[in-house]
Amino acid sequence: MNRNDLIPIGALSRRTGLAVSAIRYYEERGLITSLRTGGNQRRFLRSDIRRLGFVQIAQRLGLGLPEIERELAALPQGRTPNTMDWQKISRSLRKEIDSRIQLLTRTRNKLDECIGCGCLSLDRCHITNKEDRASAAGPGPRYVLD
Amino acid sequence: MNRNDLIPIGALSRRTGLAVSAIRYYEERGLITSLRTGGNQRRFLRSDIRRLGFVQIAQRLGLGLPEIERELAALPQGRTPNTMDWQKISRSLRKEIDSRIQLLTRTRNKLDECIGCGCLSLDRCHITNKEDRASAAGPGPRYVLD
DNA sequence: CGACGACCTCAACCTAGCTTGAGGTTATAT
DNA sequence: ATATAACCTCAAGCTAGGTTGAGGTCGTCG
Repeated sequence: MNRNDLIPIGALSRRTGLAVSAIRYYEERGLITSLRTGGNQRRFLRSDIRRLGFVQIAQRLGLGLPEIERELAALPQGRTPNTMDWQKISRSLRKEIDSRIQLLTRTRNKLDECIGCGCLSLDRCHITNKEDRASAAGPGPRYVLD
Repeated sequence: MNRNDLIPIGALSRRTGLAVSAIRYYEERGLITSLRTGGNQRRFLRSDIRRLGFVQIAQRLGLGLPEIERELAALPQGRTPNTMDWQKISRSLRKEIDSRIQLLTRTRNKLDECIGCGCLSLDRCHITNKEDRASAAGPGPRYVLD
């Protein structure tokens, strides 16, 4: 962990594609932490690039920042995460994707029945029942259907 | 279309499960229209129950209100939509679901490669590239992962 | 005909996830 | 030594999709 492992926020921004303001916001929300220079400027670890990579992927899957924070909590504290750590946490994401696909598939099947009857009626049609709610999901408004 | 086909907003609310305020909001946004009594109260057509049913399903699939409005525009104007009309518009939703499943499947495959290499790095890993953006999607914040 | 629930409008507020701007400081290249 | 790019904080603003509340009217049942 020499001096070169510490990067300023602008560099992190370029490496992740995230806006500087977004990174500061994530820090405020506790998704990421930083050290400070004598002059009060943030310095991040290189491994935070990967951490923010994870954040972005998880967001695209529709996880909210609190959920993402919970996932990230599985990473080791005090030590830079290694390949194994990342594999573990990635598998957790994979499960998330799987369950989303399942929900969508179920919704599609139900919709097919409804196309058959042409109904779409809330009384008779089961498609609008609660169990399907999670097939929606998504991050902030600005990400809807890019 | 006799007098009984016109229902007040509270009844529509009960039939759809939507809040009265939400229905008024949808009307304001142009997703639905109403007639008025002499005393300025809204009266809706019974077929609006189905229309709002469609809105709810589409929302759960992550469509935003503008997109939903565009879909609804495919319904006949001036005439109460019949079974065929609803079948047609439902099939459009089905396509939407299909493409979402495809995107998720692609994302999962890529993630699998990344689990293999343990990377999650934005530089080397293709998982964060633009084409995957739409796998996110979702309605307002309050619907994230119910 | 009076009570009372259902309805009306309009403005303000809410959450998530940020961005923007003002006003000021730090780090670095020359 | 200085220019200037990058950084800092804090408050306010934005979008989506609504909800909440105040203050007032309608419609219908007994």
